[in-house]
Amino acid sequence: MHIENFGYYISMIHRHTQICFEREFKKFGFGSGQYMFFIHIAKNEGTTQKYLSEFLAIDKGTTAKAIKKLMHLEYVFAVQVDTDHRSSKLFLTEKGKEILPLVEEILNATSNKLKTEMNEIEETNTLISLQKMASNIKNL
Amino acid sequence: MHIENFGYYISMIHRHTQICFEREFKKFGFGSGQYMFFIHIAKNEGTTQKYLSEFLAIDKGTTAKAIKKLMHLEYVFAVQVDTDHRSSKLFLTEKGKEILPLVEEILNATSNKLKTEMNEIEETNTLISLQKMASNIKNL
DNA sequence: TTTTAATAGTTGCAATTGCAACTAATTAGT
DNA sequence: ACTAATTAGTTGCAATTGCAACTATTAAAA
Repeated sequence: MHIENFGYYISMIHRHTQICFEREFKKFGFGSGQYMFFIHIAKNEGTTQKYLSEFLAIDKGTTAKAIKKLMHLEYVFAVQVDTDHRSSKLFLTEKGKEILPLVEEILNATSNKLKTEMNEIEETNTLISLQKMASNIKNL
Repeated sequence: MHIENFGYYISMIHRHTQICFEREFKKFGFGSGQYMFFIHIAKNEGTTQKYLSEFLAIDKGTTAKAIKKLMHLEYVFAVQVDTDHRSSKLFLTEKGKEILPLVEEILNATSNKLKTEMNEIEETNTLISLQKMASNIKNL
């Protein structure tokens, strides 16, 4: 049976996590497709779409649309780079900073839900394995 | 940093796995959205859309569309259940059975790619953790 | 310096997915 | 037996995502 297949579980976890986020982030006007960008901008003020795409290993078109939405919602704003007019530095607005702790709380709650029934050792090992798998599949 | 967040890796692994499958399954005329159903029908001949949706923890509308596509491609056919005209039992066609080993090979290759640099103990532990997380997030 | 490459972002398209509203068939309740 | 409720599956809609083609800007090569 393919129950031994990692992909089966990865896909299931991913889909249900997205469903949770979709439900939880609705109150801020955005969905599961934006929170990663929001958090990364919060933790790396001044980052660009290029860096976001690289760091999240996500298509640049997808990034462009997510940022567009976050800017339209006024959680993020962009400042054109003086020395290169192709790219802009991204920052959270005041409105964005206000919801940041709430967004983080949702992320933590979901993360904790995932970790239910895991001790610290298992948690650490799982993280290591996930990192390994992510790097294995990215460089394909 | 949210690098310690499982979701970040889960999402990345999932997306890149889907990209692989999209590329590999193109030769059979289907994409990343059908293989799970195809495999589950192969291993459980006579299953129904209801069971598929439950087992894969996937929306029944999504299931309906995937099965429609697999039937249109003539990899799968449906036989109406005598005692309940609402549901149909699903089977692989001859054409479906022919590509089954090739599909399994692609799944195995991708699975092995994910497992690169993992020993057997780590592999087992990862599977257990994934199962745990899947069950944690499903019952939410 | 002028032409060619590469880079950052944008946009349109198609596929996947979940949700909600729907149909048709079956079961339960009265 | 008849009505109400449940169940299996279908369909339309919107959101996310990757891809390819595109623009505009910068860097490299001639």
